[in-house]
Formats: sequence, C-alpha cells, structure tokens
Amino acid sequence: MPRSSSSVRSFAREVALAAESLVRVFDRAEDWAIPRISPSQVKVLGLLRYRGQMNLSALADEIGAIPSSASRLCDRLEAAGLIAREVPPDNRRAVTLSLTKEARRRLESFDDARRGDFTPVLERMSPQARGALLEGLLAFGIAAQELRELPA
Amino acid sequence: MPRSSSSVRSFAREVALAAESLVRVFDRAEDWAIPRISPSQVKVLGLLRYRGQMNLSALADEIGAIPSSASRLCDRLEAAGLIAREVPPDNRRAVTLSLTKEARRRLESFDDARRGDFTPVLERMSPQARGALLEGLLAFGIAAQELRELPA
DNA sequence: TATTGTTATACTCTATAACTATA
DNA sequence: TATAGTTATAGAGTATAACAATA
Repeated sequence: MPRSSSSVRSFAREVALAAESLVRVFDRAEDWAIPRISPSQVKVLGLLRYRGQMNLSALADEIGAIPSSASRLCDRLEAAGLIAREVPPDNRRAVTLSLTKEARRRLESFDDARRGDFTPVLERMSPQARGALLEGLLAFGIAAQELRELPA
Repeated sequence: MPRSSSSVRSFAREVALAAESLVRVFDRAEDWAIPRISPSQVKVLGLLRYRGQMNLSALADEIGAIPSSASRLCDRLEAAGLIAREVPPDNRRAVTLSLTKEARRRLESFDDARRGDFTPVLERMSPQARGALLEGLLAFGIAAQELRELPA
C-alpha cells in the first residue's frame, strides 16, 4: 500500500460523489430498450460482454446475487435467446455462459442510446474538460482491470 | 447546437464505453448494505438526495418506471421508515416525497462503502490521471445540471 | 466430502388496467 | 375533462433452504 493511501482515500470520496451524475446518464439507456429488458438482465448481458464467458457462480458473484437467483435469471435469458448455456466436457459441473448474436445486437443498441444520452452533456463541457474526463475514465478502466488480475 | 456536435457525438461513444468500468465499481456499494436493500429502493433514495423533494410522477419518470410501480415502491420505503409522503395544502393531489433521517444515514453508509471500493483503483492511477478524472466528473455534473435546468 | 448448479417456496418488484380524488 | 395517485391482478426477480450431480 503506497504512502499516499490515506489522502487517496479522502480523494476517493470526492470521486465517488462526483461520479453520481455520470452514472445516472449511463443508466438511462435501459429505458430506451425495445422490447423492454429488465435491469437485472441488462446487468448480466453487459457483464458477459465486459468480461467474456463465465460460469454461473462467477456471474452471480459479480452481479451481487446468489447462484440460485442467477440461475433463474439465466433461465429467462436463455428462453429469450440472449445467452447460451454450455457444459464443457472437461468439467461437466461448470456451466459456461455466453452471449448470443442477438444479445450483442441488443447491447449495441444500448451503446447507441448511451451515446445519444451523453452527447448533449458533453457538448456543454469545454474541450479540456471532455479530454480530462475521457483520459480519467480510460485510466480508471485500466487500473480496475489490473486490480482484478492481481490475485489471479 | 455548436458546429462541433458531430465530432462530440463520436467522442460520446468513447466516453460511454470507457465509463462502464467506473459504473461497475460505483454500483458495487449496494452489495454491502446491511440490512439488504433492493436496487430499486437504492435508486429512489439516491435520486431523492440528488434532486431533493419530488412528487410521485416526477420520481417515476426519473427512475424509468410508471407511477403505479413507483407508488408500490414508495409503499415499502415508507413502511421501512425511509421516506415520508406528505400532501401539500396548496395542491392536495400532488404527494411530496422526502427522505427520513434514517434514509440519509443509510445513504452515508453507501458513500463509505463506495469510497472503499474506489480507493484501491485510484491508488493504481497516476496523480495526473486521478486529477483528470475528478476534473472531468465535476465538469460533467455541472453540465448535466445546466442541461436539466434549460427547459424549465 | 466439497463444489457447481438446479428446484420448491415465499416475498419483492413491475406493468397493465381499472379506479378514486383533486384541479 | 384532465391530472395525480392508488389498488387488483399477474408475471418477473430474488433469497432461503433443500436437492442432484460431478470432482
């Protein structure tokens, strides 16, 4: 732990509070989905794209649910043709979950909706502030990924 | 609409994609809540703090639900002692919703949990990138608020 | 014996539609 | 007559607990 950790910890509070506005704009895209898809289902699809294939326990862990709930969620996503369950031959008790092509299309339409939600806000920002935001978000994403890969 | 709008629109796609990692860390705080509180309820409480008092229709609009669903949500939040419904004398068909002190305490514990989730990621970022992130998020928040106040 | 995942049950969340009350 | 909000019903989401199958 670096010596700066205590000051970073108080800095983290400012970032967490400042992030709220952006998170609200980010989440708005769900409202435009046609046909309507539940927040839980969006969370699962987004996670599978973000992280790639996962088994059910890992998925449950990431979305903050228990395996039972995740299993039921996957029942409906599978029935809707948005995910595929596959049993790998080398470990027949671990189910591999993956996105269908239709799910990827749906996710892309979310991206489009989000772009539309972000545009008017970004237009009101100075070019410098826009640049800072993108730089900061990209660095955050890299740091988060490094952190995930550490204990592995 | 500024002349730069088309380039901002493509920039917006980058921002929207880069934001995903931060949103995931932001949302993680819900998992630490004791006692457990549903994502929908968290959304309502966070919104009421962010925007201040609202009536039921406005709330429903903001969380992407219909008044009926929002009313049921408020039933449970009221029963849990987290929000108060009040009928203003000047317009007796508009219900004013507000947070209780207990709700504010719960929200502060979310803030603490978030700070804890953000800290290790921020620690892995350069001071410059951290600064850029906070600067960008603050500017975004201001722009979003200005935008909301425009049509009013 | 521990791990991975699925069902049985009960409660919460949500939308559609029908309703009450206020403006 | 239009608006703000609340109920009736039914389907989706979730946790607890009990279970089956694989390692």
